[in-house]
Amino acid sequence: MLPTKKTRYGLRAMIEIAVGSDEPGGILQKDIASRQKISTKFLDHIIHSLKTHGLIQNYKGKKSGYTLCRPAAGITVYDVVKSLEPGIISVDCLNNPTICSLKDSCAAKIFWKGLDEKLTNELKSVTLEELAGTQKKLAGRGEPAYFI
Amino acid sequence: MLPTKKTRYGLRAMIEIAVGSDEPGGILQKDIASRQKISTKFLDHIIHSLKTHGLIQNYKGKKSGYTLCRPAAGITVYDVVKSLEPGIISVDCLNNPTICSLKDSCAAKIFWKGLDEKLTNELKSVTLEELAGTQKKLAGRGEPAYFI
DNA sequence: ATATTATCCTATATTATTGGTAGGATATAC
DNA sequence: GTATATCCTACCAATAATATAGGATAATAT
Repeated sequence: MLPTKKTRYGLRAMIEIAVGSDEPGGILQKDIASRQKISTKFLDHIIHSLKTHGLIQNYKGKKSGYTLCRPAAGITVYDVVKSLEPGIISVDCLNNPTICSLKDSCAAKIFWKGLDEKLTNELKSVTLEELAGTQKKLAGRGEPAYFI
Repeated sequence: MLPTKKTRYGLRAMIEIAVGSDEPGGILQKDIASRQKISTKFLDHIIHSLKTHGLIQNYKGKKSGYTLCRPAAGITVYDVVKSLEPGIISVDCLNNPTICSLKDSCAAKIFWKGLDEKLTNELKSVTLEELAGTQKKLAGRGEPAYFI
């Protein structure tokens, strides 16, 4: 019952991009990697998924930073998770009814289904705008800012 | 972000035991295995964990069925999950602050922390009594009952 | 134009976790 | 005593997560 590293790195990358969305050329993949201390090569996969799922965009070639495809307020954590993992609560019998002979007379199944819905709603209720806002505040106090 | 098979089987086993809690000698491990279609040997581990964590009890030897250690209303899904998995939302940096140099200036960390709490509360809000009740209803209609 | 830089993309290796089996020890019912 | 069922440790197999390699592609700088 845990988000994978891919998801966790992906969320941090998205926050990074959202925070820097005012910068003209967008955020470079390699800058995300160095700031967030993620291997560039591993981040490669994550960025690729996020892009394929229509969350971020860029131009090709040199100096090609990433920007969000739509305003941060319109992107939720759910969107990010869904881009990087197959499902939220991935219990096979929910999507594939033939897999279990107990069918609908299974209280556990009903429970997992409900939990999946609740967790989905929870993830959908948090936007990148909020997270980016939090991130900006955190960067402000405490440790010194990025650029001195 | 998925419960393991161990957790899923474990929850079904617990429901099975809760439903049959009125039977005098408790529920035999091998009966759980056959009804829920789980390998006896695999169920062995699950039962063992549930017992170690003080959720179920039995006598040793022949004809030693399992019963709940406390009333079904006092056991939640959280208890079951915790017995079979290390955590709910297992994000390392939450429990081990030294693991990540970003420390507290990480909006993602705050998000995961909040999600962990919400999911924990959600799991704690569902008791075995409810699930067993649902299970009994489901067994009633639809398919024929167990014993004819 | 050419060299440089950075992403794009596929394949593959490594590691960790999950899922499952084996086999004997132990305790009790009969 | 024998049969039955759990107890318990060790181990194996399968799968998924994590990470790296290496070349292709495209745009910029000079």
